This record gives sequence, C-alpha cells and structure tokens, in this order.
Amino acid sequence: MSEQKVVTRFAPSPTGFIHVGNIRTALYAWLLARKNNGQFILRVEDTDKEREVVGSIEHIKKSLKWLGLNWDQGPDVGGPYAPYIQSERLPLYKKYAEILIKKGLAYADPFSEEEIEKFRQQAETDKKPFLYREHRPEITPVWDGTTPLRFKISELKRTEWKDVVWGELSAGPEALDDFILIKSDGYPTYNFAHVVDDIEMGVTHVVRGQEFISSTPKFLALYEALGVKPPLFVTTPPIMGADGKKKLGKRDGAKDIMDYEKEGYLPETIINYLAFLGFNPGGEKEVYTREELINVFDLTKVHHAGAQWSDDKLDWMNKEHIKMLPYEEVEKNILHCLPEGMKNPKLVPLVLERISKWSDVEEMVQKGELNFFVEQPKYNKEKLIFKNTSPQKISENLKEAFIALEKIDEKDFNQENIKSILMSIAEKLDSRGEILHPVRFALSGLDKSPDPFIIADILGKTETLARLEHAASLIS
RNA sequence: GGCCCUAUCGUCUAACGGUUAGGACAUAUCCUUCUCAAGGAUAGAAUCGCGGUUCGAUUCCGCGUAGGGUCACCA
Repeated sequence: MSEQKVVTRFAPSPTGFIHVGNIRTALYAWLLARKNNGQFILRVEDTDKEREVVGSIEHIKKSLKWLGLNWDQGPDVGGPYAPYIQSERLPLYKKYAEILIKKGLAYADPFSEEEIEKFRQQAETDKKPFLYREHRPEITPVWDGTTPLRFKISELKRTEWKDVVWGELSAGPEALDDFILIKSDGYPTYNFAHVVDDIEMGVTHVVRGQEFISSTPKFLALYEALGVKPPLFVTTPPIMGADGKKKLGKRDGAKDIMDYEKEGYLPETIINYLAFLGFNPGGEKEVYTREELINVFDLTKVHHAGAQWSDDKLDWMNKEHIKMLPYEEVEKNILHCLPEGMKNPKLVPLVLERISKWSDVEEMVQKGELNFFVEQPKYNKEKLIFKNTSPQKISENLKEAFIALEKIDEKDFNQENIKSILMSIAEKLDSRGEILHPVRFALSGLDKSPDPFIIADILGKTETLARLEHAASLIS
C-alpha cells in the first residue's frame, strides 16, 4: 500500500542555451513533481566533451531560476545521489558496465570508426536502416577501455510498452541494436548513462520529448538486462516553429529562453503559454497562475501532436499577466525602461495600454512617441488644420482652449477637468475635431497620439498653455 | 527507404458515439473617438479523403493522403 513518491528530472546537456522546447519538457516534469509533492531533480548530462560549451550550466540554471522551476536535488543544492553531474559519476557507469560484461551482455567493439562508417554507407545505399548488430563479430576482444563497449541485444523481438501520455506504443525488432554503452574516450553514452542515473536516483517518471520514442526499445532492453523495472515514460509532443512545420530547434532559430526575459516577458507568461502548448485541462480558462497550473496539470491531458508557436498569442498572454500584477510592480518596470527625463509616473498609464511586454516601452521611446513629454514638438502649421476647417477658425479655437484652460486652477489641472472643459467647447462646434485636433497636435506634434486631455495633464498647466500659445502664434 | 507517431477554424484548442462543433489568438466590421492605443460588441472561419462498425460518428476500425520523429563513439 505504500505510495510511490513521484521523482522527475530535467537532464540537459551543457551544449549552450536552452530554448522553449527544452523548457516545456522541464516544466511538465516540474509540474508533475510539484503536483504530487515529489522531487524534481536537475541533472547535468555532460558526457559529450566535444560539444560542451563553457558557461552553459550556469546559463541553464539561470534560465530555470528565472522561470521559477526550482529543483530539489541538483548541482548546487546537492542531494542523496550527489554528484548530479554525469562527468563526476564515471565510476558508477563503469560499475554497471562490469555487471553487463559479467552477464555476457556487453562486449568490446573491434571495429574502427572508419569501418563502421562503411557499414553505415552500405546500409544507406541499400536503403536499409543501419544496424550494427548485423556486423556483430563472432569473437570479441576483452574490453580494455580504449574501444567502445557495446550492449549485446540478447533477444530480437517486438517491443511493446505503455507511455503515460501516448498510451500503448510498440516497435518492431529493427528498433533494437547493439548500441554503445561507453565511448572510447571513457564517457558513457546518453543511452547508457541516463538509464543508470534514473535507476540510481529513483526516477519514477521520465519526462522527455518524442524524439526519444524510437530509442525506447533500447532503453527497455537495458532495463531488462539489468533486471530493473523501468520507470514510467512520459513523452511530450514537439513544438513547431511559427512559420514552418518543423520541430522548433536551435537550428530553426529557436531562441534562448533568456531572450524572453530580455524582451520583457514575465516568467509567468512563458510558463503559462508553454504549459498550454500541448496541454489543456479543458474548459475555457486560459490564463493561469503558477499555482493554478500545478493544480490542473494532468498527464492524461497532454497532447500527442505538435503545436505551432505563436508570438501573437504569447504577447496577448503577457498582457493578461501584466494586468494581474500589482500596479506598483507595473510602474516600477515601466519607469525602469524609460530613459532619464521621462521617468515620470504620470506617463505610466499611457504607456501601459500600448505595450504587451516591457521592451515595447523602449520601442515607443525610440519611435519618438513620448518625445512630446520632454520637448516642445516641431511641426508644420498645416498639421494643425482639421479637415476643411479654416485656419482662422483653428486659430480661434486654440485661443478659446487657452482661455478656458487658463481658468483651471493649477492644482485642479487634471485629465477629468481638462476633458470636461474642452469637451464643453467642442460640443458647440460643427465637429469636435475642430478644437480637439489642433489642441492635440499642438501638445503632441504627432499624427497618432494619446488624447489631448491626458497629454495636457501630463505636461501640466504651464507647459500646456505655452504650447497652445505657440500653436496659435504659428497659425495666425 | 525501414520503423514509430500524429491529423478539429489561418494558429492554440474544447467536445472522453447524440452539441446549432464551443472558447482564445489573429483578421474584418461596428460602438466609443479629432488620431492612435485600450475597452466593448458583432462577423467570417474547422472535423484531411475514401470505406467500414453503429439507429447515430470529430470521436471506434481499415486504407489512402499529408505532416512530424528516428535510424551517431549527440543528447
């Protein structure tokens, strides 16, 4: 009756940054562990020393931390199965290799890389899948560690297994091969090392992308050879690029997850969006907090087909998450993005409704959309004219606006009062634009801008009146 | 090429044999408005094809088609 504790892991290799595809797998593993009060392990699979990129472990940890995917065991925090870096666990793989050798289930590979390459090319010209086992030597030398150690598939059979997400899966005997356990450089292969570690660390749910489905029969053969019951397999669907139909990978321009931080997306947005790309709890709610996600996450509702990435929807979702932030938080972030001289809380509401992510603020500034705040705009006087209204009329209206606004007390010079007073004038005209347009243009100098009331409020009484006066002087 | 997997609006998805096939993003129109943004409303838009099973198929089965994955001393 003892309930098995859920143990999941995220096991990246330090070959650079991690992108959304990697992160979603990590997220599902994390959600699964959190939902079940289990353990989430971070394990570094650095067995390919050639592809290793310096600094990537730190970068990956930074990415996970930014997203709040905290790990219970791993490189920094340690844990009962430390170390959590595969290159520091070499003796363990050796030990497992010895067990297999003793059982007669592993042997030294006598072929050179060139010879194997020839076999492979032959298979290709024959249009057949390459299987090493078809070249398996009769007599194998004793393994001395200088050549690869291969796993000996003992029984060629159809493999059937159950995946938590995909259900019943199977593969023919051609999926089985004498794969390499330990490379000639002494490091284990992924195929071997991850199985050993998952066994040692008591991983209950192996969460990974569907690119591993086709090698699962090999893993199962290895579990069988070691006499260990395999864990549950949780296979996630791929994420497709936004334009093409290809799986999103680094080659197809998949971005570093930290780029999303730089662009000003909230980590909650990334988590939410990623969780829903390939999973849906049912119902019509789409914006979820981290805690809500943990609650509703359900492996049986993870999809099988790939889903296409959409920046549009991501932006929309980020807006939704910004709305959920306390206002002080929003203000802090927007002010942070504004350059010196523009760091004014009054600009925040105006900016807020025009952005979907923090970096949009910088874009607004760059486009000059906020320049009206720091300087008297320069423009041609023709721009003040509203449609067919005569310059005389425009001039009169500007003066009338000036007089009306001048009457407002300095301390009452706010959006509401400005609006009511200007609108009362506007209503009497043939078209409200006859006054609203020149006033707005006099204040902003922009074809497209926020309404004149908010701009006047932001500029303050003195500056507002000065700009109206300037406009009137241009046109008269 | 072998093996494996997948298939609902343009996109993300809901509907665990019976619905006018629902929602969201995007798009369009309208309202609000001098403009833009935001907000509100409305609209168009889908079950890949062909056969079965069934009183009834988006849903189950087969075939086809299309897409994806994989076949390393990479993970």
